[in-house]
Amino acid sequence: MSQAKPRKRDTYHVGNLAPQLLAAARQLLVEVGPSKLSLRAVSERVGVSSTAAYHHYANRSELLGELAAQGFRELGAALSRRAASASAAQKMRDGVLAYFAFARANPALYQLMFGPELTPEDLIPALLHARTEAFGELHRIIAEVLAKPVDSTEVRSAALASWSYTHGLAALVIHGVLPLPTGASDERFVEKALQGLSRLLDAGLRDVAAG
Amino acid sequence: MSQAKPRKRDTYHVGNLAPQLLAAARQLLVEVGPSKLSLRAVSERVGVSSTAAYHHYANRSELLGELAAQGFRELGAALSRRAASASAAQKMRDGVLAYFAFARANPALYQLMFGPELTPEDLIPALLHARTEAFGELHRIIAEVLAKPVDSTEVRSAALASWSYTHGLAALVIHGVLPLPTGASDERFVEKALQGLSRLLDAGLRDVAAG
DNA sequence: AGTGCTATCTTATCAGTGTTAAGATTCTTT
DNA sequence: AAAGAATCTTAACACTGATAAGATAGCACT
Repeated sequence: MSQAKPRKRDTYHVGNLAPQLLAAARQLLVEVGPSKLSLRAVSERVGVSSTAAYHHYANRSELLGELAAQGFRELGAALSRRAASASAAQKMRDGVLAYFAFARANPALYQLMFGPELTPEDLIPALLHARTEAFGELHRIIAEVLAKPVDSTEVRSAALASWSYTHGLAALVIHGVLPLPTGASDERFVEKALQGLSRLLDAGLRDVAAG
Repeated sequence: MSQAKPRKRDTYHVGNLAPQLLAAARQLLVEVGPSKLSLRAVSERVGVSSTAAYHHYANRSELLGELAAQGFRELGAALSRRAASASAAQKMRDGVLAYFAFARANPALYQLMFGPELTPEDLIPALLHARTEAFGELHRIIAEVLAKPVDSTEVRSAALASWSYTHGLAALVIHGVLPLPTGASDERFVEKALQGLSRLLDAGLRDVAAG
């Protein structure tokens, strides 16, 4: 037998580049943010020439799209990892907290997933699929909470509303608009935000919704 | 007296460049999006050399920041332009609709205001001031709705919650995640979303908030 | 074994970007 | 009219995404 693996002709190619590029891109994403992520920096980190990536991804957008898809898969997984909580309130609380925790733990990735860096034309099928899956997971949670079929209009509109609320909360915190009080835990923050929402409903928002 | 205005030495400077650059930037913003807005394109549109802008704005970020500040001023103005509605529900409805309408009418600007293109270091004082003002307007609305002092903790947490919800709704629609049903008006859409929220609260979210 | 094909990776190379430096022009003040 | 400051220009640099053409490696087939 020859050498186990005739690695590294000194300078030249590596092997399974695609995943390595993705991993490096993910690192750089958290380091420099979604808008300043360059293919060249990714390639250099892997130790490969500037244009090698183009044999695995059509362009920069496609790499970013794959990264975002990965994010949606992880978000979906985080949402599905829910305990069989007893009360509807508990289920709801767990879901919102899981979503919020993901966004807080991966702010740059979250911004990529929902930000303007990826234009509608850049949305590759893998991304759309993963996003639909994650949203489906959210539907399932709401269906449990409401104790209604997942495809009912009630569940759909409730899922839309809760997604909007949670996304808004996460996005504003990540962007730095809402300063997370130092020392306060995420749980406490989310609960306070939910209280505010409840208070609002008591004050007459319900009439709007009913009308 | 000489000529009224010795304009345009054929090729050379113009006069009050700063506002013209801002206006051109705003046009280009809606044409190419926040991430692909280039200073060179802005300069070319005004008919001035590529580097002229640097005598009025420190860098690209500062121009974008000024643009975002302009956006926050307009948003604040839109929110303040509210009728003396009778019921709390009506006030709330008007506020949410005004916010949503602004975001829908200026999607690219809205993405710039809340997106990752402007990093926290780029936030010039004018932007922060305008943003605080806009948020203050929102506080005033909520204070009316709740009939409580603007600086009460109730108003603060309710404002946070309602801003999160409305921002989330607008952001998801602009990003294309939530497909606005064709033919449906924005009013109808917002009302449906509010219904979903109400339904959710009925199902036990209130317990979470109360806990 | 060798031969050729294909995928992969490389080195030019181009157009476009933000930004700085240095020179040209106009405005303003005296 | 002259001096100085403000404004605008051209020139240049480093960096970016992207394409084209050549080099290398792995693989299939004889």
